[in-house]
Amino acid sequence: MRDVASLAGVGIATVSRVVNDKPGVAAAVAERVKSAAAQLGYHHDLTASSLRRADRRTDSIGVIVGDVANPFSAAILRAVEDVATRHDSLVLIGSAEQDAIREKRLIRSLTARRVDGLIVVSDHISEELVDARQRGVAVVSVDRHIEGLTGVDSVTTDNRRGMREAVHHLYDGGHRRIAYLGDLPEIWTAQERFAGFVEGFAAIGCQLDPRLVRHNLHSEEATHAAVRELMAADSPPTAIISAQNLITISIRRELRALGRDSIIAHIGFDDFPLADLLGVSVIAPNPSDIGRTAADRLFARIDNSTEPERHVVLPTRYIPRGSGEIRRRP
Amino acid sequence: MRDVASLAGVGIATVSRVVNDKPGVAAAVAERVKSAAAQLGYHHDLTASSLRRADRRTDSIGVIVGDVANPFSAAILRAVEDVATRHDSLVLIGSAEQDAIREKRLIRSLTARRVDGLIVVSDHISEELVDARQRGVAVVSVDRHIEGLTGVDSVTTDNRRGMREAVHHLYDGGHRRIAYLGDLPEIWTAQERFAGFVEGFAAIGCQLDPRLVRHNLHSEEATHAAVRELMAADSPPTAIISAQNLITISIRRELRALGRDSIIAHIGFDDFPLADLLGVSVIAPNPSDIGRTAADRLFARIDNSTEPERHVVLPTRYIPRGSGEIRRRP
DNA sequence: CTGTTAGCGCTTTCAC
DNA sequence: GTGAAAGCGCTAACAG
Repeated sequence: MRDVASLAGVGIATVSRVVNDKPGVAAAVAERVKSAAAQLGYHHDLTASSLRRADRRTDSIGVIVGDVANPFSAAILRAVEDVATRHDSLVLIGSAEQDAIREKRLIRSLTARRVDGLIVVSDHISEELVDARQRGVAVVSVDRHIEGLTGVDSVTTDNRRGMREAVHHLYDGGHRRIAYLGDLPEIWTAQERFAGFVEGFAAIGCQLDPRLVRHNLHSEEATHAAVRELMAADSPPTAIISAQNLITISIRRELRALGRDSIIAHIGFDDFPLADLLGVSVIAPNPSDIGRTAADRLFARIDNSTEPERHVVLPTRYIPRGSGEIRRRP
Repeated sequence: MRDVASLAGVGIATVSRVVNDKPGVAAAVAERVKSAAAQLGYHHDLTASSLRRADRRTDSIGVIVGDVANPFSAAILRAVEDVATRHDSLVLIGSAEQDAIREKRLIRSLTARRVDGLIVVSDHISEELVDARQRGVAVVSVDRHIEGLTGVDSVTTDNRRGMREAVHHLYDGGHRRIAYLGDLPEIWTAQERFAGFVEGFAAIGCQLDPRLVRHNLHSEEATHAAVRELMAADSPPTAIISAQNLITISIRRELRALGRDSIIAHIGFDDFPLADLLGVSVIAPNPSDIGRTAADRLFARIDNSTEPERHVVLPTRYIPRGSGEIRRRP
């Protein structure tokens, strides 16, 4: 930078002004600086810039999800990226794998690199997150609502309502014995979805058979086993509701293997690519909407930290594709 | 940091040593510094650190893909992230959308933030990339080989071989009229795969009917139209090879719509989630392997920039699932 | 073992 | 309009 300044015959401050497109530089001088920069192959160093700048912004944000390779997370990520690009910001990613230790490490790692904001899919209040907030990092919680975390916006889906609707839909199809297959109960969305399931049963005035409820299905094998057990029971369910996309898929595999895929009604929470081709009915949140909304909120906060805390709840949409429309056999 | 130093009654350099776990500090002093840091809520600023450090490393890398939401890209991303984590590095992402302008912007944006290395899925030599190399940023080209780009490692799959095998396989199933549906011919992988298709035909001593070859299928509609046209022709193909995952999926949809999905043989390039449930045979590269290998090479280069240039070619695997095993009707 | 000093590349006063 | 100087938070070199 000093070299550019001396080659252009100007002061170092003027180079800075030109590089940042700031007003107050004669056009001719700006031109001279630009050509000097090009000649010397000069490149602006944003890290040094943000160190000295009054606002201390790095124009980068961090996104922590469960797994970037999960299609739901990937869709959120992409939507966030698009918003970030519009704000000239870059996106740093991290997969926390539902692991509190990894998550803490990631938060520390990201804040140490001075990201302007953080979008987090998490279930619990970690010290480091509160810390980050206090140090002025904007935070938006996505897809999960964290009780008791102040100064943090959240963007979630209406899990309960979506689930209640699914129960109603199966009830209308004649089903009374409806199984529930869900994820780890620590996960907030899993809790909400199960609560919605219970509420749905209460609303239709039906007795919920606890033997048809399975939690903790965090692997393909566990889900397969659960389906096999349910189907082998004395009075098996006539319909299944699954509370997460991976579980839904595992169920499809197992039902197919058992030759029951066209007999048992099935509705899954979360849409997924190719669900249309497989004919799987789903309760679909909109990950792009979620990501976009979250990123919008984040940048609003970054630009104006006095915004009041806000919690956006986005609706789900039921998409009938066949599996949820299988009626109970008379 | 100065505050921590004075509270602990030590010099600022000692704080730095403690924070970086450097040797040469008495245990008692280190303890004092740590508690002072905790008391003041001190946090290490990695951006300032890397500005001053001798190696100038930021412990962050950039990954530029077509679209982070594409399952193939997402899998690569995840593999890269895992390797990066082992190297205490963070991952910055960008979706270039096959757009040279966006790609250039991303490269500039990333290098301006001083990433240590760049993993890029790109088809052409952009000035910015060469520039980045010259300024000492390590670069690995992934899934594409860029002709004439020096000092850049590459990790690709054996597209030609995979494609030749697919042609052979269909030939063995009795097929002679095999259609090819491919992506934009600018894309290197599309070129290679088509070349493999042609080679396969040459090897089996068969005449390739140019009317059965369609390029430029970069949207769902274009692919649907191509399938409809091919099927409506006087002598339609008895088998189809598609050169990319999205095209494969579009073909499945259209074949299903036409009621031909169990009659026409079909092999797709690239595996995709749920291909097993749909019974789609594929030529499968391994995106996790690709990502991991690329990241390994990148960090090897970052740690030792004198490494000779290397080009790794990974094999594909044919996965029979039914659609590729449909024999020609007698 | 520890402290002092210089300076990474940049932006921001504040004078001119 | 422009330049000189100070300093963002940190590490490296050297002296003690």
